[in-house]
Order: sequence, then structure tokens, then C-alpha cells
Amino acid sequence: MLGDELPEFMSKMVFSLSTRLLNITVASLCKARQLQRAETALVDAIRLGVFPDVVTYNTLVDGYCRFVSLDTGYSVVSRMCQAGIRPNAVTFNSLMAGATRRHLLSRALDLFEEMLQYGISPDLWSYNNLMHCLFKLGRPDEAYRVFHDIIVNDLSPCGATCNIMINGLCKNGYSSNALMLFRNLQRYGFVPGVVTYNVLISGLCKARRLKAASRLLQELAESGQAPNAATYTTIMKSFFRFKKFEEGLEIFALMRSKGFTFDGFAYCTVTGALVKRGRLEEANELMDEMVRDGIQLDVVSYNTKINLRCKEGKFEDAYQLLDELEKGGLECDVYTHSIIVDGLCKADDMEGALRHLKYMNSLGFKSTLVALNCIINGLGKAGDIDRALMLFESMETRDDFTYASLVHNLCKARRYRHASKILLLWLNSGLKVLRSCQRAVLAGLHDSGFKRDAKKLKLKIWKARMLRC
DNA sequence: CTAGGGTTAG
Repeated sequence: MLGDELPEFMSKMVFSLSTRLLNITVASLCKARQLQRAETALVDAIRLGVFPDVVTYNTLVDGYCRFVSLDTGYSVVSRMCQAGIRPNAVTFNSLMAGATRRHLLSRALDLFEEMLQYGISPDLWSYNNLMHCLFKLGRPDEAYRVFHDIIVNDLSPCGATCNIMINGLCKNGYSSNALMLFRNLQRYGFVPGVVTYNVLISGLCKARRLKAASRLLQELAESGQAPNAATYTTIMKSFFRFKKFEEGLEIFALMRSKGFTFDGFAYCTVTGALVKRGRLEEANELMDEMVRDGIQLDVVSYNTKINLRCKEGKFEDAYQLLDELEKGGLECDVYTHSIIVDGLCKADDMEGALRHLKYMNSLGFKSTLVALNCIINGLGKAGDIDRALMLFESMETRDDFTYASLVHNLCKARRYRHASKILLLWLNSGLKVLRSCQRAVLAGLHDSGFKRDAKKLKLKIWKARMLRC
């Protein structure tokens, strides 16, 4: 009978509307990083007989992956399974994005496979994530193939697809190709938004192509769109990178005058620059202001603060922040530990630095090139160059700083013949060799009576340079 | 619900 069915139909409708309401609530709380309150909303809703659906859980998965950790994201997935709701493509996409953001790239690739095994067909976002991950792995060719497949299979790429392509090309050293892609997309009717401009401007800045970057900034303005906080942060950062600190701070002031509310990005950028310049007082003020603004600290903000404490020599405070970070449910990353290793080196506590390196390894973090470089440099400075050499032998990747630090310290110890060995390794590594290091070794050999060795080295340098062209 | 900008050595 109609009269009997109507109430049930209506109650279903009410509940489905309520679930929508719940989802909107959870989404806005997650966006504001208020995960605890989102959980409370969920509990309250269930108590009222309103049940979360796949969207509710997906929102939470994304929130946890974004602001807490990948593992907490996974635990939401297991909760949703327990509630009898099957994960869908979006669930996997959020996990993949979370893994990619945290540099857990093989995990992200596994998730893609897992999704296929689950019988869930990947959507455009899954491919977007896959591309992002491949770019981060330094496999631009494969990422490009995915992009190609998206186009060929008519999956119609969205703005994010283009952004990921442009960003990935830039990050892999193909900023010219990125610019070309940008122009091609425009030719085919793609109207770039602020984010796309930001991505390209950032890539060009990093490639030191400031002219091209400012041209795009101009174009952005001409397109009638206003630059946003990200645009300004990007420009500010590139000023700091190129040692134009005052100009960078001017942008910061400009942002203030334009009434931008500062987020963690802007605060951390400026604080990082101030710390680098040794302006610790101002850095402290800024971090306090950030907390006063009610910005919830995330891993990067904690890292920035920990760096500040280390540079102040307040290691007790730094470790306390580390505690606080973990108690708040966040997880440290490689930056956190590299910062501490660097801090200890700078404070001439080499034993402490080596101990912390071991500790971070025991936690499953691989030693970063930066951390190892700090230790190599620190050991050399402390006169313990043989230990530095041993570490150097064990390193998988080295860069010009690694070599420069060793050569410099070997020269300082007047061990020129050993220095020339390292210099040759450097030359054959394909990295750019600092002329000043080369001169120091040659002059050292010459002045300490190894004239023949100096001559031989000169010839070898010449040969290596010939071969490179 | 899903892209961009921030933190480490020189």
C-alpha cells in the first residue's frame, strides 16, 4: 500500500540527504585539518541513525593521508571495509596520492596494481597519480606514455593532468619541453588557470630561467587572473634561492599589504630564509606569529622549527619538538632527521651526528645525500678525513658538494696526491667540477714538489674534458 | 573526496 511505503521512502530520502550533509561536514572539517572533529561528526551521525557512505570514508582517507600519515589513511580503509563499504577508485587514488606525496613511490605503484587486482578500473585520477609517481621516480618517458594513452583512449585529460605533465617535465629537467607543451595545449584551446601558471613559473625559476618566468607572470596578469599566495611564495622562494634576500622579503611585505592571509607555506619559506641568514630572532618571531594565527603545525612546519632550534644550538628543545610531533600523531620524514644531522655537524658534535644517522637508518630512513654530505664535510673539518673517505666509499650517490668537500679538506691536510685521486673520480663522474678545487690540487701538487704528478693530472683533466664534449 | 607553492648541505 502506498501509505505504508511512503514513510519508508521518505525516511530513506531523509537519510540520504543527511549522509550528504554529513559528507559536506566531514569534508570541510578535513579541509581545515580538524580530523578529530570530523571523527566526532561521524560518531554523532551514526548515533542519529545516519550512516556514512563511500564518499564519507574517502574524504577521511584523503584527510589522513594528506595531513597525518599514510598508515592512518590505511586504517580508515580497514574501518570502511569493516563497515561493509567497498573501496573504490577514489579510495585508491587518495592512498596513491598520499604515498606519492611521501615519496613512497614503489608503494604507490603497488597500489595501482592492487587496484587492478581488486577489479576496480582506474579512472583519470588514477592515471594522473601514476604519472605523478613516475615523474617523481625520474621516469619521464613512462609518464609521457601514460599521458599519451590518456589522450589516445579519449579519457579527456583535465587541468590537473596538464599540470602534472608540466610539473613533471620541469622537475626532470625538461623545462623547455614543458613550455612547449604549455603552448601546444593553449593552441588546442586549453585555458591555463593560476595553478598551471604557478607550476610553470616555479619550474622555470628552478631552471634559472627568470626571464621566461617573469614573462609568464606578465601573461598571467594579462589573462585577467590574479596571482595567488602560491604564485607569490614561488617568486619569493626563487629570490631566496638566488641570494636576493631583501627582494624576497619585499614580496613578503607585498603579500601582507595585499591582505593575503599567510599559510604555513609562506611562513616556512620566509623562516627558512631567515635561518639561513642567521637572523634567528626574526625567525622566532615569525614562527610565533604563525602559531598565533592558529595555523596547525604539520611536518614541514615542525621541520622548520626544529631547524631553527638546531641552529640556535638548542638540541634539547629540538628533540622535544620531535616528541611533540609524534605525540600529535604526525610522522617525521627524512628532512626531520637530515636537519638534526646537519645541526649536530654544525655544532661540531660529529659523534652525535653519526649516532643520529644510525638512528634514522634504524627507523627505516635511508641516509640522504644531504645528511651524508654534512657528515663528510663535518668529519673533514674536524680533521677526521680518513673516516670521511670511508663514508665516501660506501655512498651510492654523490654530487659535486661531496667531491668538493673531500678535495677541499684533503688539500687542507696537504694530502694532494689523494686529493688528485678524488678529483679524477669527480671528473669521470660526469658532474661539473669546480675550477677552484682543480686549481687548489694542481697548485698543491706543484708547490709540494710533485711536479710530475701535477703535469700528469693536468693531462688527465684535459683528456676528461675532451671526452665530455 | 582527488593537481600547484613551503622545510635539510654549499
